[in-house]
Amino acid sequence: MNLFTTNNPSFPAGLRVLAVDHDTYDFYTIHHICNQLHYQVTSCSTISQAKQLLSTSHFDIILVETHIPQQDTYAFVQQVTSHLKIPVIMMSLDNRTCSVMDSISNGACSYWAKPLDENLFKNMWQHVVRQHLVQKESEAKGLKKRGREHLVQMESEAKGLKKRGRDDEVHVSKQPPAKKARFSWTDDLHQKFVSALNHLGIKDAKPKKVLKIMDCPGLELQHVASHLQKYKMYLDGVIKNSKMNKKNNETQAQDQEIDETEVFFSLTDFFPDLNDYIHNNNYAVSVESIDSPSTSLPQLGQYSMTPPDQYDDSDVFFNLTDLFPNDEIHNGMW
DNA sequence: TGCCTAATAT
DNA sequence: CATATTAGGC
Repeated sequence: MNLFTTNNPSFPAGLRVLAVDHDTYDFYTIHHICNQLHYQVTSCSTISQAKQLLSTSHFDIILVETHIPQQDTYAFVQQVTSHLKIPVIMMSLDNRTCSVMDSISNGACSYWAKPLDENLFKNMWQHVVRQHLVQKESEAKGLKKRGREHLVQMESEAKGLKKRGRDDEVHVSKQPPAKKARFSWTDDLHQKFVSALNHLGIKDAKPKKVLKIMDCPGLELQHVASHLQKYKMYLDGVIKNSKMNKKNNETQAQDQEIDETEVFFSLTDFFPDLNDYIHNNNYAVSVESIDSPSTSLPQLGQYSMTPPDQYDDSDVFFNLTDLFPNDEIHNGMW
């Protein structure tokens, strides 16, 4: 739907309207006015028909008669506004405060008192645009759900206090539309993440520090915290696997006790830019080779932390104590 | 409080 | 499974 994202010269002509109303006369009025304004209007008289239409076609906005016999229009409105994020205007001859309130509180963005007037239709597209803006903004800003709800609530309270003469001024947008888009760790971001860990050292890699070092716009503490949690679990898995592997390799008599400090593993699992790290820290490196690390570490790649095909014969294996001489690796997962 | 992390939810 | 959110400790 690019009607509202491009500079459509005939905007808002072409607005796709779905009208749900059982009254024949109102049908006629709606069609007449919409045609005049060059809107694209579809109509039906029951909720189930409306749902059917919604499942097959796209609409920018929906008009719903509040009181359709045998139909729970409020439930429908609630469903549409919260799930499909399409603005809904409810309308009726009945313009009692309680009806308006019911409509609004079930998600309608406006309430039109019948008989319908063409003027009501002229600016109805504002609700479509507004919906888009709100959605885009909350995605971009990544507002917290609570904050948004609070804001919306305050907004509606404020509006409720105002005296309004025109129906169309009522637009309380409820239903925090737009959940924040799911964050995705790209390879690039993960690289930065790993670099930050290298810089800090696993021990001191706290979410806030990592976040600061990465310094990526949009990246939030929670993201880092969550990723760090996963990463540590991943590392934990790597160590365990290596430990088992080592143990198995020690075959016979000696397979009794394997000291934690004797655990061998591929440091490149931890630090892709290991060489820099070693160089910068003047570590003396002793090397031991292991056959086919990719087979011995079957879990790798499962979390797309380090693609398995990244392993080759040049992989180096270290004794943990070489890197952390001060017995920092005991206890817990390290 | 803010930050951290384990646990749980989506 | 990957990421988000919660809960509770410090």
